[in-house]
Amino acid sequence: MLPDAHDPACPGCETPDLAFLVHDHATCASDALSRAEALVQARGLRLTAVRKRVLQILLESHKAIGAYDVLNRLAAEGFGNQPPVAYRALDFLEEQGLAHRIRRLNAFAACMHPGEPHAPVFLICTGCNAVAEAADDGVGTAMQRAARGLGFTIDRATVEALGRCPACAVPA
Amino acid sequence: MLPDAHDPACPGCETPDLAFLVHDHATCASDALSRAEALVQARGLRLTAVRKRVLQILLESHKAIGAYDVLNRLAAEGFGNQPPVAYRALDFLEEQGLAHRIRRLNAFAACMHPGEPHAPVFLICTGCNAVAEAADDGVGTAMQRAARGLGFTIDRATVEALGRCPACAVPA
DNA sequence: ATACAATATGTTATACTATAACAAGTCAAG
DNA sequence: CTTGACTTGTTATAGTATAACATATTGTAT
Repeated sequence: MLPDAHDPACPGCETPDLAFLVHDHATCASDALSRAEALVQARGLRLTAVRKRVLQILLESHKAIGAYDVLNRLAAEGFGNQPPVAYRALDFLEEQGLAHRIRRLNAFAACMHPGEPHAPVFLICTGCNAVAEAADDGVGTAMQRAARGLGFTIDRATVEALGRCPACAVPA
Repeated sequence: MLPDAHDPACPGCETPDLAFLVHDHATCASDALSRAEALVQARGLRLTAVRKRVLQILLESHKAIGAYDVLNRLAAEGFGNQPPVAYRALDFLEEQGLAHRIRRLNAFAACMHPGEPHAPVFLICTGCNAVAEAADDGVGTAMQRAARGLGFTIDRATVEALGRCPACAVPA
């Protein structure tokens, strides 16, 4: 199956900087799933049917998906149809670094770099709703510097930008 | 990059942000309110009773406040008691740069630097729930750099860190 | 002054997001 | 084959946010 030409490509399949470029999404998704399974296995945890299915759903596109959208998909496939079913799976995936919560959208996206510790910078396209996970590129360092000036110790951060991906760029 | 060393909105603003420090908060708040009134006036808009009261409520502390907490306060004072009353005032304040939405907390905080265009970095203390508005200090630049690598154009960003303020720092 | 247009507020209703608490099922280890 | 840990299902409710329309207020032009 070829990727939809209008669907943003897979950020981070090979190099992180390939985000928003069209390429083979089927491979991108199945690779991410394989890595996720290996990671969970290595940690002595279980990627159960619900969890795996939720990750697959998130991996279908590079858009963020709301918990209730995930839930509707699950319910249609015979899983439970109550919110905790979706939230628990999503929480598990997030705790394991296999998915990210996009707070700006109250939604979730599959992690494109499972297993590699990273402080993601999310780029959210207001044109196509795609979410790319950019390399930190000094953002974390700059935040630490800003925080240190106030004597503040950062535990974790949310960094999300709204804007336009190359395909959706507004002509000047 | 430190903020303006002579910010008239807050006496003692040689310190970047007072949220985590003991300070003369009555003056801090009333100055911010005066500044807000002047700004709104200058823009030909109106800081109506509800809007002013909401800003005062936000200015009571450096903590973020949920829309429904604001609403309860308003209702107790004879304003409308339905959600849009609070949300509309909060939206107005946010649009005018007089308040910020803290997405991590689904809550709002008064802007401590009204009128000065800034890309705030919020530092949220998990000990005392105070929210400080740190100077950008290169975060925006780093984000632009990260985005440019993917051909992404940033319109606006959410940058929020969870951690510990000096007073709540966990001893090592 | 008065009527008008623009803005703001009040109100009803509903949609969307998220979690607590407990019951029932599953699985691996002993 | 039972125990104990974990996972899922289910009920119920809490928390966050907006659409749509009615009423009131304000500033302005006549």
